[in-house]
Amino acid sequence: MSIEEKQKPQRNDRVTIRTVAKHAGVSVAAVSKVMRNAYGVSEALRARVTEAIEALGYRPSRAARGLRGRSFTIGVLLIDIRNPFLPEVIAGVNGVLAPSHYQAMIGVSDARVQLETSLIESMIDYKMDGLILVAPRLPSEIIAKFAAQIPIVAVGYHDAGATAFDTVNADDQRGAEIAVEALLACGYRDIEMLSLGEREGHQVSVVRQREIGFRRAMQRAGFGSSAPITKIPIAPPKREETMRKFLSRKNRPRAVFCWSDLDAITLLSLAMEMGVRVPEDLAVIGYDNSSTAALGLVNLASIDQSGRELGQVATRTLISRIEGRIGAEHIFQIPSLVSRNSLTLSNAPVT
Amino acid sequence: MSIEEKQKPQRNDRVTIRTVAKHAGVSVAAVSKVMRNAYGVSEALRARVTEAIEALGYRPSRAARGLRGRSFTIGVLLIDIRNPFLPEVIAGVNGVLAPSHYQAMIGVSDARVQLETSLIESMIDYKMDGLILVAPRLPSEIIAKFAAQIPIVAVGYHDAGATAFDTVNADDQRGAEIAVEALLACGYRDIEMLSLGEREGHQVSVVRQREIGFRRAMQRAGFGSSAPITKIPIAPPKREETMRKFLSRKNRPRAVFCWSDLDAITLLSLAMEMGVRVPEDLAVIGYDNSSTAALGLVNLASIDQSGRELGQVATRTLISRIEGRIGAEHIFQIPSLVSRNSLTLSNAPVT
DNA sequence: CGTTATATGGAGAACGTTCTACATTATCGA
DNA sequence: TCGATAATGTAGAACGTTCTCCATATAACG
Repeated sequence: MSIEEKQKPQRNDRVTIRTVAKHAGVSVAAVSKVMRNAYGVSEALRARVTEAIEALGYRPSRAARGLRGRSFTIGVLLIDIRNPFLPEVIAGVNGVLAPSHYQAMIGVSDARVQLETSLIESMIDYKMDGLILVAPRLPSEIIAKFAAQIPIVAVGYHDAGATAFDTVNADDQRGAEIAVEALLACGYRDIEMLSLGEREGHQVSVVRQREIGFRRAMQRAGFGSSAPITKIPIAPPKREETMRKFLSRKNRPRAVFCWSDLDAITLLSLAMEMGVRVPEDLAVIGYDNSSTAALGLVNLASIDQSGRELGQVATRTLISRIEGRIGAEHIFQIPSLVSRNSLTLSNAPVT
Repeated sequence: MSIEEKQKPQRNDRVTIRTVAKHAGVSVAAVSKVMRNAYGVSEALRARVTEAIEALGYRPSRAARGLRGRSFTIGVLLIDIRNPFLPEVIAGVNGVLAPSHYQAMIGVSDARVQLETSLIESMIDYKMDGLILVAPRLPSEIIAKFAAQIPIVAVGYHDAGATAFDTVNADDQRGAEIAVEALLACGYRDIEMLSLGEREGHQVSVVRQREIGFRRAMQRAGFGSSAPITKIPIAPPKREETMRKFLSRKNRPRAVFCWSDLDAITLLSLAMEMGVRVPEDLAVIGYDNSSTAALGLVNLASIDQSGRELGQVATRTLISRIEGRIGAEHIFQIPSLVSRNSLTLSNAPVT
């Protein structure tokens, strides 16, 4: 009635926690407590608030949440979106997250360290609750520095010595050994590995681990400690060229282990073009067991490391860390062999 | 010296806008202005602030930004991460965004409407500046409802009548026509289309558009208005089964147009297994010109719609809308034919 | 009954920005 | 020299949560 009939403009129609509180006839704090199901809430209160939330269709603002507390979002950083192995990891992450109140937001770094850094920083600035880095390029110390600000799990990053963050990996050394053992079991002796170009990937990358496994298995089989490895550049023009050179080499090996299906499949294609028969002239085994490898047209034997499972495990590990675990965990999974025609025509189970 | 020697705990080492302001000896508002390069900043001030930002390594909190104003983030919603066409779109988006101060955050809906909705809501709740929806499943009215809250550009969603949001598409009708014309030019007359199962995709989806284009081109060529279309279910067990049935049909057509490379490639694989020669017994043309199609091993003719370009255009359109444009834009791109061996062995340029 | 423990709800200060409204100073005609 | 206009900088109120204290009510215990 008095002059202060302000009647706040209220032109903003957004339903906030205050609207809910008013509607339920309780305090803002009470609503917040119910949302986070924190301690000190009676059944009656919870019911009233829940009903109000329902009735108003209230959704908490993630931005505001992030400013003060948790945002219930976890960030996933992908090095590359083209490699068909990575989507599998995402599927695993989403699968675990679906029933929870967490959500995944994905950033793609396109293998550029610059972008990778700024994406991680952004995710921290969003106050995300945790990060899953898939095959990051950053050196361990940098990741550790970030890990001081946000829980981090690295996937496909072999650094079992890390204390600041967790790692989840397929045992890439073992995977390479399994590949070599499969080739040996088929009777091949003259074996070479096709790996990734020098400049790509550091010591902790999966590629280097597979090289180590390859060399160890070869040595164990009595071929000395420096079994031959050919490096394939990643850039398109040089890439095919190097493969063609490999295929037309006089002393081309009888069997080849490729660090990834992506390369193995291109190799298969070039081999066909150049009249090199697989597996009669050259046996090929890849890595990742991608869906393309399974195509009848391709029929590429491969090491399966279940990206989906990796994603699931990484997510669970991250959540446990978010919820308070301290002390780093380093988890390994054992990959398995999927035998197909590129290994041997009989395609009989190996080993 | 007095009792109020509070000396604020200051255990928080985060560099905020306040830290910068203090360091530069200016107000908080001044720093904010420089950050957003708003009106009313002298060169001297800008220099001082910029220097302080540099020196302190200051990064604005995205969470706080989102709470008050713009967050300089745009959300991208992918229906599926497995389809190799979609990563191309992302690449396009990232390419345009890289030099700007915007960043992309990606959500994957796995083709589930439920998840798609909640992901969009999350992005709104994050106060993202705009959304790019790639091949969304949601009906137009729902998208329009969301568009009232945030600028939206839909890619791969044919709704030129939408007034609330923009659309960016390849002309899928025209693409299908081009495919049919290519098959006709090779002399094939008995042509069928392999499309996506009934339940997937609404009228505005790319699939249905391609069906329309297919039928129109066939009609134009004098084959009546109801050229045959076989629907392939999306789920793995039924999917292959239906394709096998198609391949072993008595009245199998001489040529087939597949709505996507993904299906076309599986078809190629099954054909090989079943001894159906391509293109001698069956010519195949796909859609998307995915990298797999280009493999020598696969050699699938395909319609190229440049996902990268789609992503670029969508991003530019979104930004222009964020920056104030009103009134919907509906952009079309013309796809092109990439001829390969699955079309004809001679592989001569068609038309 | 008095005392202490426990459960429940609320007040209100953060969190780190943006942005409106205002204060001050410089510039410019006339 | 005076006013008007433009340019530059600042104070301080949002924004929508979370979360630490507090206040009260109830239960438990001797």
